[in-house]
Amino acid sequence: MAEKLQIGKLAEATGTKVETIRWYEKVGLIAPPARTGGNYRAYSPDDLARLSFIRRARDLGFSLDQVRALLDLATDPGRDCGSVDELTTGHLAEVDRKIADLTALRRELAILLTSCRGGTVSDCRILEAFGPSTAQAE
Amino acid sequence: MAEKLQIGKLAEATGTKVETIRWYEKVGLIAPPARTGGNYRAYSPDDLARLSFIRRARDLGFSLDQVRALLDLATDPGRDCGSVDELTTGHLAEVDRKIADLTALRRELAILLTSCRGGTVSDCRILEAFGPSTAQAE
DNA sequence: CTTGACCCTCTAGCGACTACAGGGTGCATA
DNA sequence: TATGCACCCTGTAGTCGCTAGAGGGTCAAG
Repeated sequence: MAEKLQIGKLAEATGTKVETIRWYEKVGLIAPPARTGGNYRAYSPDDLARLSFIRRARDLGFSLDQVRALLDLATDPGRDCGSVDELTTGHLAEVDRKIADLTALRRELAILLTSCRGGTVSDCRILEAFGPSTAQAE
Repeated sequence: MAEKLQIGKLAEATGTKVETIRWYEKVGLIAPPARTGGNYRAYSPDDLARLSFIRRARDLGFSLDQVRALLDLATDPGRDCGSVDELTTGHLAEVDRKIADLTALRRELAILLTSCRGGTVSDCRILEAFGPSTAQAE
C-alpha cells in the first residue's frame, strides 16, 4: 500500500481548502476515501492526482459539471479525444463571450467617468446617466 | 395622486421579472409600496424611476450593495459627487481585473486546443495538460 | 358562473463554496 | 498523568442575485 495523506496534507498539496475537499466528496466528484481508526480520511496518491486534475480544470474556468465530464473522458482511454476538444472549444467560446460583455461594460463605465467634473450630487453627470429622475425620497 | 402600476406593469416597464421586484422589496432595495383592496402592490411613478435606476446600475455590473450606496448618494443632493466617481472607478478597476483574468484564461485554453490532433483519449494532449497522471480508476 | 390572467405568500433551489458550532483524536510537553 | 494544542469529524447555515414552484386569492370578461 502506498502512503496515505490526511485531508490537511492533501489540501496543502493541491492548494485547496479542507472544506472544499469535503464538499467535492459530498457532491460525488471524488470518492469517499478510506478512514483511519480515529475516523480520519486517508487519501491515496491516486486521490491526489484526481484532485489535482479537478483543481487544474477549475482554474481554467470549467464548471464542476464540465469537470465531471472531463474526468469521465479521462478515465476511459479508448474514447474519442474529440469530445475533450469539443468541451474545451465550447468553454473557450463562453470565455470569449464574457470578455466581450465585460469589454462593452468597461467602455460604458469609462465614458461615465469622463463626465464627472466634481461638484455635488445634484449636478452629478454620472447619476444623471442612471435615469430620468434620480433623486427620490426613501 | 398619480396613476398606480401593478407589479406586472412595473416589471414590463423596467424589463424586470415580477419575482425580482418582490425580491428587491424583501432585501430593502425598494420600499414596500401601497396596496389595493385586493392586496395587490400599487406602484407610483417614483417607484418606476427608482427601479429603472437600479436596473441600469445592475446592467453596468454594480453589485446590489454598490447599487444601495449609489441610491443613498443619489437621494442626498448636497453630498460630494466624488463618492460616486470613486465607486465607479473602483468598479471599473474590478472589471479590468476580470477582463485580464479571462484573457489569461483564454490564452491558456487556446494553447490547449492547438495541441489536439484527434485520436483517442489515451494520447490526448489536452488531458495530459491537466495533471501528471490523468487516468485513474473510479 | 366559470375561465383565465393576474396577483399573493412562503419555501426551496442554483453554483461553488465558506464559515461556523460543537465535538473527537493524537501527539508532545510539564 | 494531565493538559494543551493542532488537527480532524459531522451538520447546518450563510454567501450573491435571483429563479421556480406550490398552493392559494382577486378581478374582469363572456
